[in-house]
Amino acid sequence: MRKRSEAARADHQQQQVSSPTHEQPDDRPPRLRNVKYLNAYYERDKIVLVSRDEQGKVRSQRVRPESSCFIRRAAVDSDLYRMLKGSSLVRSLVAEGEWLRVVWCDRPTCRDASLALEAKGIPTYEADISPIRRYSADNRIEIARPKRCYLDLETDSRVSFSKKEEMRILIWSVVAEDEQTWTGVLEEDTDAAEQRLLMQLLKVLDPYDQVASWNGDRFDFPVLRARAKAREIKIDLGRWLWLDHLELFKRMNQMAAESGDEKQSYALQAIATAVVGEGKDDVDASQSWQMWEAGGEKRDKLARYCWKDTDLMRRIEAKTGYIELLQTLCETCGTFPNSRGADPGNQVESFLLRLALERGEHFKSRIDDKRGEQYRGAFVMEPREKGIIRDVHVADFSGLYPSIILSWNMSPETLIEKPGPTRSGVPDRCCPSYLKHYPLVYPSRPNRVCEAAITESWFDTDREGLLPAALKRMLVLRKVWNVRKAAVPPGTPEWKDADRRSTAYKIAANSFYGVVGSPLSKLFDREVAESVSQCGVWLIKETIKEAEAKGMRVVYGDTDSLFIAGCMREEFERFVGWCNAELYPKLLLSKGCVENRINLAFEKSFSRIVLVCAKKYAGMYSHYKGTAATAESKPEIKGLEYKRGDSVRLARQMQEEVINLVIVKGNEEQAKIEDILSRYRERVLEGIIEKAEELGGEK
DNA sequence: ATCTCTGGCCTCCGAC
DNA sequence: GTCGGAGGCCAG
Repeated sequence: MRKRSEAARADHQQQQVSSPTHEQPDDRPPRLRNVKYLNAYYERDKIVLVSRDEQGKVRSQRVRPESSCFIRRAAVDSDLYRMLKGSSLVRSLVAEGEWLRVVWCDRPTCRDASLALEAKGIPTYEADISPIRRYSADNRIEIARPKRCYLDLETDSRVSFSKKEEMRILIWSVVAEDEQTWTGVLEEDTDAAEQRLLMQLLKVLDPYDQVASWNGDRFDFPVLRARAKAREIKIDLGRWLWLDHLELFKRMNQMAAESGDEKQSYALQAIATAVVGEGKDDVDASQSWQMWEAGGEKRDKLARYCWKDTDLMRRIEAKTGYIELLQTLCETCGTFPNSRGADPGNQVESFLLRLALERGEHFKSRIDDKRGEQYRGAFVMEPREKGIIRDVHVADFSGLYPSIILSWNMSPETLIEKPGPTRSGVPDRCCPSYLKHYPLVYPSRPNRVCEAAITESWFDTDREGLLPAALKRMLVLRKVWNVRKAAVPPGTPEWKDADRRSTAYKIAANSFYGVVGSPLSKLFDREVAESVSQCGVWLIKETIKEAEAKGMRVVYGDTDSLFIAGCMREEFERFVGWCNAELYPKLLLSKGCVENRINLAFEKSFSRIVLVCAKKYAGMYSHYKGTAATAESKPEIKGLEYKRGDSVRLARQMQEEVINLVIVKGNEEQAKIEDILSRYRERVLEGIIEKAEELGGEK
């Protein structure tokens, strides 16, 4: 693929073509060198940018929010230009390369005007970008490392959350990363005492930039906002980066959780038990009011409980490093490390906006609701064989969707509008009846265009797409940190840092596809997303065909994987090698792809496996990536009740026992299996189960 | 304010 | 009793 010329870069230098109707955009201060920003938030009609000076003192800059859109200069005739220039709704017009930046007086106007332009057939770009995102992309804002603390509140247990405006805060606790701790306790049940309590809290929070709370988005943060408002506290809470530690934990832990037991509850105590081995506290938070009211020892106990919960978050972070991982993602993408910055949609949008700007490109505006039909997704094979299958080899495509996006150069702006079929050279949709006897002729793929399988969409291969460029950048960074990781001693802080960064880039790369497929995203493109998934369907089906032609039994497959029986390990290895060396290059060439990033990998073999139905199986490895399994090796269990947090605990335990007997030990004696089953049957029928706890699962 | 996607199994519950 | 829609949770 061709590299973009340096000219495009130079072209991007801004040039003022007309003096703005009202004033120079003088509140764009010259960008401060080497300043990294902690946060940006709206305050009335300004954006406040937060940073710290060399002494660590917080400084705030105020800039005017810009609501702008871009139009291709080629699409602007002199009438339109005069109209824009004369409009009192337009604050300024700036030529940037082949683009015209139209700065509107406010956001609603920007939206309405862009809709009106679109209605006139003039496409607008980035009309929907928020002023903070606009500013931080235009000025290439760098993300600072915030000073972090953890916060937990205890509130009046007699009041429900829906009445949080009337929910008195009884105790707060703050823990910093260096284990420094503060706790505030309400002195008496009066508004004045609560106001003092909140003022103390804000004073303690003052040196910190990021506040993490377990379930903070749903509880602590709204409560704090509501009570600060009720007590008429004037301090702007927008200054802090509010981060819901629970939501972040869920997002990052989704992949890691082992069994259903671990997913039962995301209550702080449960997670703490699993992650840092902390036992349950005997305080009942639903009695917080009574404990506070009792005063003395009981009140102290509640305060201790509050502090302990706060400190658990610090310890969970010390163990998992998820907030640090978020920091890396945010620094790369240009989002702030609060709850919003943890959303992949925001990360990808922010990253691509900056990349596009560098390349002198812009996204299409998304001002109307484009939701509609679901698009087609992956191929899932019904398991072909029942019972225990021996010696099953598994291959999977490494990073299938990213590799497809790269190989087909898929991106919303490389998508080419495909002409419809013709009859005798006339487009079929306006074909007169006397030509109807001519056969339908479908357009053939031109040069420098590749065609997606199944959707048959066309993509320009001549200029590198934004999405592939972004992916490449992430993958290069990932490689850099993997090399670094391999060069330092395992387990050291340097190693952990490299590992975290490498993981962050992988997470970012994998989220691109999902974001393009999300109707809520500004980068949504159904045709691109469907082309990605359908190329995956095509590749796996072609591979299955070839394997079967070579006499192998394909017993199962899901999205990017193939489970194959009836061949020796070496034979399968040769097959995988052949697919990579010959099959995929041939297939991709036939579609006009310029690059081939498709790679099948021999991942593992199962000595025994049971496929229950699609997405449910249990198997025992004989090797994983060439490393032989040992006596300690655990089985791989997918989708079964054992893995589900909503199943009955007794069923999970029984399933575990049967899997250990049949799959792990390889003991298929009917009598032994029946032993287990009848034992559980007895327990249920004889009514030995007394505690609901033994069942679990039901919420 | 909130938001990555689709495919699939399973339970629950109401309509017939 | 059977069917289908809704919703939960999981695979990838």
